Amino acid sequence: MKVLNKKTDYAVRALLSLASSPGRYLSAKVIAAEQEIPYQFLRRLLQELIHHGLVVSREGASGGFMLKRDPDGVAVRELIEIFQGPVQVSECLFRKQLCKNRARCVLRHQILRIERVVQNEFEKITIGSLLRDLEAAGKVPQQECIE
Amino acid sequence: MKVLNKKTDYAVRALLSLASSPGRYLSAKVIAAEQEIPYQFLRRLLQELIHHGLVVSREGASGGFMLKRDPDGVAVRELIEIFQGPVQVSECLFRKQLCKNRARCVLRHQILRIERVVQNEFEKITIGSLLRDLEAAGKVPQQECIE
DNA sequence: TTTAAATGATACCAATTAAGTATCAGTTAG
DNA sequence: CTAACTGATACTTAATTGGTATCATTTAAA
Ligand code: FES
Ligand code: FES
Repeated sequence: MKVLNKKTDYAVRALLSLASSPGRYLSAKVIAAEQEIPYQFLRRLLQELIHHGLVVSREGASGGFMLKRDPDGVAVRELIEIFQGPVQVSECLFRKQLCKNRARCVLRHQILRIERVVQNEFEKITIGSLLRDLEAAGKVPQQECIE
Repeated sequence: MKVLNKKTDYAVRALLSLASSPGRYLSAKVIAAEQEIPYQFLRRLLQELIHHGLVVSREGASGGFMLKRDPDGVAVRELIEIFQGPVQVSECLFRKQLCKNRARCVLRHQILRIERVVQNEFEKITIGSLLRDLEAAGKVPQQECIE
């Protein structure tokens, strides 16, 4: 069970780049290099972020992208919703109807609880909080992999 | 973000069928009808459950499948692991190496925590517990959809 | 005013995974 | 003997994921 896909992963990292250069426009090229994200893939992704009101852009030479909102207001949960759809357990064919299939329904009941737990956890992680973690970690150069 | 895929979903329901007929062999045909699961798909799935020691079978006429273990000992988490692989966040290219990409690593750190939370929740839900929920719910016939 | 460096918007492609189907061989109760 | 099963495996189809390419438009700066 994979939780985050590449798009969400890349989006988090791109937003971390933007958040660490507040008030400046970073080009897709620069972000791609900084975070090792495939250029064209990143550009599409940034467009989606614009459409969802998370970043703004400036066209033309020396243009680029800038974080629109407060980094602490951008939760990973929102990014998951944008790039992977709403956190749901398994689509239920009987929504809004009578339960033909009570067994599945019972499972759903349990699982809606877990959905809320997961959403809650991802709500707590924001670009702002990650950036702070990053800065704290930065004090120890060349750190080992945590796992 | 979809948590459970069809296979896991079907497996849970098939096991609920088996658990509610303890000591008897149910044929794939019967289970498929009872739970509205595609017959051949179900059969493959049952084989996997046999290989993982959750179910035993009897061949030949009036053969079928029977739950091998205590329903309370079969957690949904185990089913997720069987049919969707271990709960993981996003495969990390830098495992067991030095962190070239500290940003992603910081996210991983947070997310490994969430993994544990999720696993814990799914560990608590077992075929046995679901069956009891089901029986409790059964007292109210034709109940409405919970969501 | 020309040009190079950007974004905006799409269309396309390849690989992988998920979901479902089909077939044939072997087993067993009746 | 035979009908009803499981065991094993191969196949097909659809959807998703990850990535690439292209062309038009905008803009700062030489
Ligand atoms: S059957 Fe799906 S929620 Fe009731
Ligand atoms: S970069 Fe993945 S754990 Fe360190």
